[in-house]
Amino acid sequence: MHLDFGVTGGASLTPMKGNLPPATVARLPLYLRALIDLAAGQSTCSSEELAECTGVNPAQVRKDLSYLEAAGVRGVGYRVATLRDQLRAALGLTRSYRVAIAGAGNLGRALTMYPGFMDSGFEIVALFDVDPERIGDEINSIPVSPLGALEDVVRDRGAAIGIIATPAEAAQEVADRFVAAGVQSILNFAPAILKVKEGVVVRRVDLSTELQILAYYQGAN
Amino acid sequence: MHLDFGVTGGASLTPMKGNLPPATVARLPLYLRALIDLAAGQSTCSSEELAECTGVNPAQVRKDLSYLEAAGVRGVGYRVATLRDQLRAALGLTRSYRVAIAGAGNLGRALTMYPGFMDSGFEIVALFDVDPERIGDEINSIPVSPLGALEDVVRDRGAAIGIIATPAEAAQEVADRFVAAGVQSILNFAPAILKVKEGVVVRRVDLSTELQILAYYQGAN
DNA sequence: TAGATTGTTAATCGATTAACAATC
DNA sequence: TAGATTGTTAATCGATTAACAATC
Repeated sequence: MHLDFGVTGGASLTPMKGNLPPATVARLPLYLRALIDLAAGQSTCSSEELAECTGVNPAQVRKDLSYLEAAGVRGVGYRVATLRDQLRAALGLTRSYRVAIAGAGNLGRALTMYPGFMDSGFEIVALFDVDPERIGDEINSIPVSPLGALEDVVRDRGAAIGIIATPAEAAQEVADRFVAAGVQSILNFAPAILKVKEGVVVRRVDLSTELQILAYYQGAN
Repeated sequence: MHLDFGVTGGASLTPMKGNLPPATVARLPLYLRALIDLAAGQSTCSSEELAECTGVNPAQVRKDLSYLEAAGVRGVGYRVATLRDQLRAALGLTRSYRVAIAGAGNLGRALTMYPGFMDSGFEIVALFDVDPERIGDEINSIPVSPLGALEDVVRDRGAAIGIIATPAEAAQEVADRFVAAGVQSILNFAPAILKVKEGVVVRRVDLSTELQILAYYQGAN
């Protein structure tokens, strides 16, 4: 929404194929998932089919995919395996990412055990909490470390992504410390707007906000 | 992204002040939260301040708020309490909503206990799972009901909103049954695209996708 | 009155999509 | 060749934002 999209100053290392429009980036994971589902059944698929299973307009699908190295064959469609690999490459999913989670409450623990993360190459390597009762617990064989040790542990385990699942009050401090420890991207579940230095990308997932938006469309009746 | 924004056919009951642009609707909860935080400290606040604490451009703030009944006073700003109430009214948060959750795994349980929901007037009234081991458990004093009883329980407890926290395979069936039971809005955490009849609003929260988007901006390096 | 800040206009920018030529 | 489907253009639509008159 109000992200600084990385690009710090002039000539920065931009992702593979030059910069993709943000709206396109947000759809690539949808296509990727659809292709993984399709992979077993067919070797080729059309923009029409991809549109069908992602809920995106077919012209949109073609436009999005045209930003990648030409992946389609006119009259035939896209090769499922090839396109899948190109999408992975474009998203930077050819390597794995180590992830640290701050907050070992219900949400933090659920995220630690979330199977979808591992499936797409994200490995949870650290979990933090302030509560002495929780420190030392093992969630999914990740021990809960004290928040005081955040910088050391994050650096030690080489986490590149931080997830904030703390109360709102703690979110900014945790973010600052994640960044100080070298984290480059943050996924923030706390209902707070974070200020971070340029070059650090923040995405916010606000669960209450999602329900409030649904409430609006329910029509206040 | 690809939502049917409700409006079924011609003359439907639209929310209060005519239809707001979707992008505006998505920001109203941000302003609301900022105002609630501000409420203790000051009785009035400027678009500049609201911009500051939501990360939105000040002109955007004014434009968004101008869709509401005129809330601001030139030269002074917005009355915090008044604007807060107007935002609540616009979002349909003057009443509470009953919510059913399908899937009592880690995520479903975390959502059931998520404090932010109750705070904004959403009450979890039912929780479902297929696993006989889980059925009968109480999470936050909500008993886990068998998925087979979904329609009956949803109707019985008057849930208007359904949350899907099941595996992707089960998501469409659960959605169909939620809708059959009268649910009008669905928040879908399963990595699946749901097909629902017009008039039912679906929002998707895809946790893996969020990380994949971060991976992209990390620059694949 | 002077200062502040809204509400609104108009320009700009980015995203979406229909249509179709290119081409397998 | 005929049929299919991409890649791309151009039109449209919606969202953002600077600027400023209105006005408290």
